[in-house]
Amino acid sequence: MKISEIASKVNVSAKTIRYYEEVGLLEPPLRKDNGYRLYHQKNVETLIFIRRCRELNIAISDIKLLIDVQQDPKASCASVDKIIADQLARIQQSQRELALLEQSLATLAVSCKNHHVEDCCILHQLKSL
Amino acid sequence: MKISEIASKVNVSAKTIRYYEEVGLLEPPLRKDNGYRLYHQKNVETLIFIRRCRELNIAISDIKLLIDVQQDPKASCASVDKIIADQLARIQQSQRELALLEQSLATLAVSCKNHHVEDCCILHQLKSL
DNA sequence: TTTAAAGGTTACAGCTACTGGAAGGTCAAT
DNA sequence: ATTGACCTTCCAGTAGCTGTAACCTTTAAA
Repeated sequence: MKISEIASKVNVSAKTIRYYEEVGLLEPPLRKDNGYRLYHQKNVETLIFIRRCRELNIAISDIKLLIDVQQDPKASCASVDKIIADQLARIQQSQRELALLEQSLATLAVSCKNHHVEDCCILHQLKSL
Repeated sequence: MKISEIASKVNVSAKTIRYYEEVGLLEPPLRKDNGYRLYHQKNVETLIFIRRCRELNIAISDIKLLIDVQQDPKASCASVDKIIADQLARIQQSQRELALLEQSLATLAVSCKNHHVEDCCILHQLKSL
């Protein structure tokens, strides 16, 4: 199938698919005589795998590792466990940071009932906090 | 004062200060005969303001607006209110997204008790979910 | 048969907010 | 005179795409 066909199948833009190939996430596919990329069912599965990982915000470099480790079915899956655990930890860290941010912004946001820059409580706080 | 002096005063790298100047967030300062940037107390205050905004994750384009609006003390501070409210909304949206992400990752992370790639529950779920 | 639309190709630039590094000028102390 | 710390500019890199340009191929309509 051609690139736009697989693109609509896995719900990713053709541009993105070419990008995944460029960064080594996707094997360079065969080409037709005219130079067009030619994809197969296996590529669909890989792309769906990649998209699921990306939806979990897993970095492309980690997705590469997840794909590589699958080359050897007998290999330990410890690295897989670690990638997911680390990703979870990162997300939780981001959550903590966002919670702090939200607190600060929420406090700031309710503080201004004035209408002019010169006595705007928000600006005042941003300057003197 | 020279760039590294103001940099350590406001706890920002000299590199970042030059960057803020380049993107129009900071007025180009006077130069000494040797070409060195020469900063004043006013610049310290502006930089602290900028850093506080950045700590709230406010985009540089929005910080520009916040700085510009302060040119006219009689101007309405509605745009200030809006920038902060929008920022708060963005943060809250990110929080909702991260909460979903965390759920998915947490489920995934506890699911694997096996040790080989061929029957790794995590990989299995990532492929078939 | 010409032509126009739709899709393919590559290559380069842009997004955000910095950061790193190279190459070279300046300054203060030894 | 030289060393080391600091300053300057400019270019490239980060993550994960996305937009655009210039060009080629295929397919369908006029």
